[in-house]
Amino acid sequence: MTDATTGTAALAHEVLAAVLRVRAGSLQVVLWERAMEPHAHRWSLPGGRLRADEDVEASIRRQLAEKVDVRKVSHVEQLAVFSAPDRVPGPRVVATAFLCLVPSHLDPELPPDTAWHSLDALPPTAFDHETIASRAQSRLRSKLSYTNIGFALAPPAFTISELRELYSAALGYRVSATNLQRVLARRGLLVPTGETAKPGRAGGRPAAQFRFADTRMAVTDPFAVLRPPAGDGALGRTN
Amino acid sequence: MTDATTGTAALAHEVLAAVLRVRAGSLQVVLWERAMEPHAHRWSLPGGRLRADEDVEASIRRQLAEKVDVRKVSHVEQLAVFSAPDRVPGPRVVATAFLCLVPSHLDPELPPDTAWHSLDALPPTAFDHETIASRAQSRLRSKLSYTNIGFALAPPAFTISELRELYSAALGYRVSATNLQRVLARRGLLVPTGETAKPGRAGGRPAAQFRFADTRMAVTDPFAVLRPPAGDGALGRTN
DNA sequence: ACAAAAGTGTTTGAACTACACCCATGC
DNA sequence: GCATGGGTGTAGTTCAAACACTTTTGT
Repeated sequence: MTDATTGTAALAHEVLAAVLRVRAGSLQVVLWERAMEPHAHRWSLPGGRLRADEDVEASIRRQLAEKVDVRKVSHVEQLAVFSAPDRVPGPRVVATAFLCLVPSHLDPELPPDTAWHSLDALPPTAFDHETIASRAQSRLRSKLSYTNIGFALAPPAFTISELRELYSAALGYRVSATNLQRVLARRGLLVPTGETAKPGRAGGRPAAQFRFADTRMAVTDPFAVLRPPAGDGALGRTN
Repeated sequence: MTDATTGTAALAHEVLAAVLRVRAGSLQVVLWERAMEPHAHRWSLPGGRLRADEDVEASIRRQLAEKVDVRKVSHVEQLAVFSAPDRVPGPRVVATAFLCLVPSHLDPELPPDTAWHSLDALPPTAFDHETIASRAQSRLRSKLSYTNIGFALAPPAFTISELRELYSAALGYRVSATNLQRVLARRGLLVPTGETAKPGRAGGRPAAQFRFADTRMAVTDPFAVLRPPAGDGALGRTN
């Protein structure tokens, strides 16, 4: 298989998905337990071989369909390529990893060997899948701050308290409902539905419900610094 | 080659580099002119096949060595995978693209078929290489704002004016030297060398020289919003 | 009335932009 | 002197965190 004159090889390519959601106050990822060697009884990210007629994104969507209902996946984005020659035993396989998100109100049926696991307490994982899951977590955390990606974790309508729980779980620290409300409102991401949620058994003011204005990811805080000058300024004299 | 039962194939993998630098007020990329079909006389990004014993980053560094002196490349980072089945004619090739940067004071020798081209005025490009170059440009522009990646464009020592030219060219709009100075100083990225540059023929106060404190990329503006609460606050009550 | 939860008003502070002004050099 | 470019002082704005306080419900 290896061409001795160049050292190049026709190698296999797989796609892997870190499918994340928030449930019970923690960030979870879909893993399946390997029945066979290599790495039997260790847990893997869903995925599989890239086919000849599909690009990597089409592939990950097809592969996911075998584990979870793809219609329940609210966001898919490329993470990175993992290509260490020995990342899996046997013939070489290069992997393209994806970050996928499932809204918290959906609970897609999973095959019997497959389950959600908290990212804080992963079971023994196969190959480099723990690294990939951890990269997915980092990516999500970053994007919560400067994009509208919260829409992909949230149900179609939610109260600010519910949204706060989602953000807190995903970020790993307590988020203030007050400030979360204002940041998202200032950016025009929240639309009131007009409905209100019923108070719990202990009473309390009914919470207003909101939805996200957009359901496609967009950068909402594009320039932290070094913004373009106010008056356009393509060539404006400065300082 | 194709396995009829699964549709999977052992396919080729290439790595491609968008090597960028700033010169003469514009952002440039290294391209080589294809002599042979396919896409003869169109311009390509440097790169080549992934070998069996290297990961994609090792591969891009090796491939680059054939075009530019790798020691002159100050930063290398993965961009994305490009995998459309028809992205190149003939047998399928999946590509991992990289963003690479060369400091402005270096002028590596290039082979005769290879040259720097301004990203604002690219010649006819081969395959999907224009898309890749454009993604590299976007990535660089974003990272200039929230990381110290400027070090990879700048010479070892520079005046604020010189640095301003680099940032302006890379970002595509005029940056204020005053504010650039303060933003970078506030973040602790600039170290005065003690030296000063000589004024030009028209006079003017001699400019102080600086260097970047770090020569590895680091995120300097980690959270735009939704920072963790001040007193750690892993579980602090908020709101 | 009281507790609980939601939501608003307001203060404080940090970070960045803009612009005026001062400094050091060549001619 | 005065033009030229470098550098600092400082006001003004925006944005977000913190926290006090009001609102609306259940018991």
